[in-house]
Amino acid sequence: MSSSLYRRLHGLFTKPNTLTPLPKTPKPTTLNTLEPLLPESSISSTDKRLRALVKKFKAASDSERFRTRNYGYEIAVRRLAAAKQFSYIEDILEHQKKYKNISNERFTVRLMSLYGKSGMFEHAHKLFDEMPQLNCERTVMSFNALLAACVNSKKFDKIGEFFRELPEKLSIKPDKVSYNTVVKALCEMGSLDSAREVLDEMEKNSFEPDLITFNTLLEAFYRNKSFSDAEKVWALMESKNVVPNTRSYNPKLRALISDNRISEAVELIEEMGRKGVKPDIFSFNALIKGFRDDGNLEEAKRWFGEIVRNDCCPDRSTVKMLLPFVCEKGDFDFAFELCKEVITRRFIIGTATMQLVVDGLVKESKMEDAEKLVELGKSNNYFHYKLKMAGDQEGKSGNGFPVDEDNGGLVLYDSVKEVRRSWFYLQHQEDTCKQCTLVSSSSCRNIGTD
DNA sequence: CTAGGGTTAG
Repeated sequence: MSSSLYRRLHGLFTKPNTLTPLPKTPKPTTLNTLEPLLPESSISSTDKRLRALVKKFKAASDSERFRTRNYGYEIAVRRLAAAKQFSYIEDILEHQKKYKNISNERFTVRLMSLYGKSGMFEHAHKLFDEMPQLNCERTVMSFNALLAACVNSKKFDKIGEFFRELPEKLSIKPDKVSYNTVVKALCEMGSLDSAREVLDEMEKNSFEPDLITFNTLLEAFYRNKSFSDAEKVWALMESKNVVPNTRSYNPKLRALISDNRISEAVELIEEMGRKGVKPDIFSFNALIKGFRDDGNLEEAKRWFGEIVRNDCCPDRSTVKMLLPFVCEKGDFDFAFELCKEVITRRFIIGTATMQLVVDGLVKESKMEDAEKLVELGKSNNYFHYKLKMAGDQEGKSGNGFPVDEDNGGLVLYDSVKEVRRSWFYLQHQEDTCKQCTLVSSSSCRNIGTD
């Protein structure tokens, strides 16, 4: 990287930024043990479940096969991070050092990435520093993982420093991924012009910007509703023969929608079709949001239909937008069908929204459907609804019961398998619908319309 | 190791 970019980065990265600080994360310690923080009696049931997860996770780590799959790590760490249980994350990740995989750079980089995504930058950094003594080779891959950890933990000021010092110190040459990560960092900081200038630096260093570089910039400009700047980036991308994909179009769709330009968004999604760029669930959700905000029930439902027609899967966002909306519009037949679909696939709908549908069906004298829905909700294997029919006595309906309590949440594995077998999988080959995997993996939990 | 909206446990 040229010295001019060093200077620019340095200047940018040392300016105080206005981002709100993340919650405090613990400093790394050398302890691998997890001491109880509270007396047993005052430990909440949530915490009990998380402790069970930690225990189960460490036991599962003994399995070679478990360690090769990042998926279980992602799920567990995401849950712990959501609960702000950073010491638990430290516990399960530091535990991984006892396995021989730790001298494999890919494995260690995965752990750094998990720390980064949890906002635990210090831990990621410490792990990077420890790599030599863990007998783990450090290439540009781990350098990039460190940069990514900065971005994910919003420690933007560190990036300039690392870029200035580490390559020389460790004889590592930054590559295209390194530059793309810098672009992302500048975008997240709101320094969009500087982000675009990195393109020139890349070319000076003989790196051609790729689809990720351009999509990162497009996303930032469109989010900012800087349409004319975004169009310039788009033109540059095409002049470099980089072919736009779905993720180039989606930010533009969202920008048009949030600018109340629905018909232009519809035109754009049609253009995607003509150019052979397949719209995905993000594209359809953007349009559905537009029509929902416009109060247009028919169009919202029509685009829901397009999801299935285009071999796509609705996701939690789709349901969350549509269900309350169609209830408000009084279309309880549609609401009923949607609920039924969602529940039988073991997705969860918020109880309040379910109640909304049940009440609506009752009000329309569709008692049979209402009862069917209540039964469906109650018979759901993983969760329980407290749904009431008119005339039910208070408290008569079931109480919630937790996800397989002995299994510390690793039950997600099983439910993912279940979901994979169902939902729109009935219509698709498993391997060809990666998107469905993503949907199902994150939707075993509450689809959250309450 | 790099690009996704708006949220995510009782």
